[in-house]
Amino acid sequence: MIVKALKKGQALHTDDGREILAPDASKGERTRTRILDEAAALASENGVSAVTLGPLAERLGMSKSGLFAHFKSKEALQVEVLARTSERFVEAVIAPIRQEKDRAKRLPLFFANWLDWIEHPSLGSGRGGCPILAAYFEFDDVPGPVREAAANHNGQLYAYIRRLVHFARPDADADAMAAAIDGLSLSHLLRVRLINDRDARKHTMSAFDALLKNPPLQRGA
Amino acid sequence: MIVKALKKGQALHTDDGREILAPDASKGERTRTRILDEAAALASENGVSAVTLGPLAERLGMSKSGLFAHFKSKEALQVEVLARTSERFVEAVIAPIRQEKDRAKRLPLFFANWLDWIEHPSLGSGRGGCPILAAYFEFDDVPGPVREAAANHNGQLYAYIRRLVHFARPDADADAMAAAIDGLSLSHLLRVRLINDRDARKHTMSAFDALLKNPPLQRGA
DNA sequence: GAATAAAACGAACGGTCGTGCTATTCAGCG
DNA sequence: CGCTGAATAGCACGACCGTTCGTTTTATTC
Repeated sequence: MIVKALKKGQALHTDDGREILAPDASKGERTRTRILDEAAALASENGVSAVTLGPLAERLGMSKSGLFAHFKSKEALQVEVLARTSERFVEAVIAPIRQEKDRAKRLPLFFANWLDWIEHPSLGSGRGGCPILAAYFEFDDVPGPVREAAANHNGQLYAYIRRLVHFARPDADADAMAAAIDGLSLSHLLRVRLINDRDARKHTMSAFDALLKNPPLQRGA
Repeated sequence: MIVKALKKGQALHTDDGREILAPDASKGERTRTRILDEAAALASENGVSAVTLGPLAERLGMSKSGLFAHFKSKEALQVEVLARTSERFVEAVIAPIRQEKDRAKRLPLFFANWLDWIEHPSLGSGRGGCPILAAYFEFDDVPGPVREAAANHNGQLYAYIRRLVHFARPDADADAMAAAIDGLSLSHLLRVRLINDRDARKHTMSAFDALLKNPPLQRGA
């Protein structure tokens, strides 16, 4: 959950940290949001490192310098793109499953939503692939704030998955299970976006079902 | 492989066009190989798209243009880096397991070698992460020859994994199983390189063992 | 309305990128 | 040795990068 500093009391926040623009937000805040949305779309199509000032400014119909003035640096922009995408991920994938009161049933719901998110990026990750997953591999060896943001997001996601596993299968090795589930989503993304496998979802779900039925157990087998 | 007769100092070519270095290759061929090795190391550290002429030339102690003359374009260079890394992958991960005559036992050997390759990139993928895996996510939405090369490699790897699965567990859904195994390696890479989890291997192996013991079955459970 | 602050612009910078050209050096041959 | 072609260097180009700065336009407030 990312808590942002309030500026002049313009932006409102929900209890889980998401930002909602006040109807009378200042012009700066409004265009800032527009920039972030377009930047997220760009990141989705060509990766986070493709979020560059020039093309982004052209898409927005504004000048490079006018755009740049909203952020202290390009890296800060990229970090905020990740944060915004993360908010949308929570909104599209995690929030809906809270309606299921039986916590044991939440893991499959979460996974299905995640696959939807990966397959249909219009849910919030843009026209291309999920920028966060892309950022993991783009920045895993590139030190800097973007890498830290990506690592932090990944760590939080793991913790969340482990919690879901604990409710679904308390007897399972939650760490191993989280690794397998995270891996399935990564592999799913590649089969959908890279090799264009029409049966990707069938195979992914088959593996997931088997995993849930016979998970890795605690204390080694 | 059909080996043509050759003039001394010239490169050998297989019938599919790939290049094999003769022991007394010409100077051009030798530096070309040196370039590819250094480029692979660079790709490993910062991603395939970070294979740029300037820094690469400096590492090699030669001029940008002298380097460039060996390839028709930067993209051609990047494709060849992928091809070379792929050769090393076969050499380090796939070739050794052929010594195991019981084909049913080859899958676990393959997977262990793969994890070694990911964890210990000095095996051939450079100082950083495996360039091929990185390229998957870097280029999954960027059309061009690099993307095609990556997709092709991924497809071949999947076919190979499916074959290993067939020998190890003929009753398993090979497609689902391959997806799970590929995913485990991707997730492993992230935990090792991004979030620096010291117990990554333990969790990955725990999931793999469970998967092998209770794989997704054909025709849906 | 005027006054003031915020936002956006345009031009320019130093830098790096990929890629051509031409000249030079060098390896391998008779 | 000298010859010849391959290998490499030097240089320049246009494009794009992130960033800065001074100016101008637009919002907001009185």
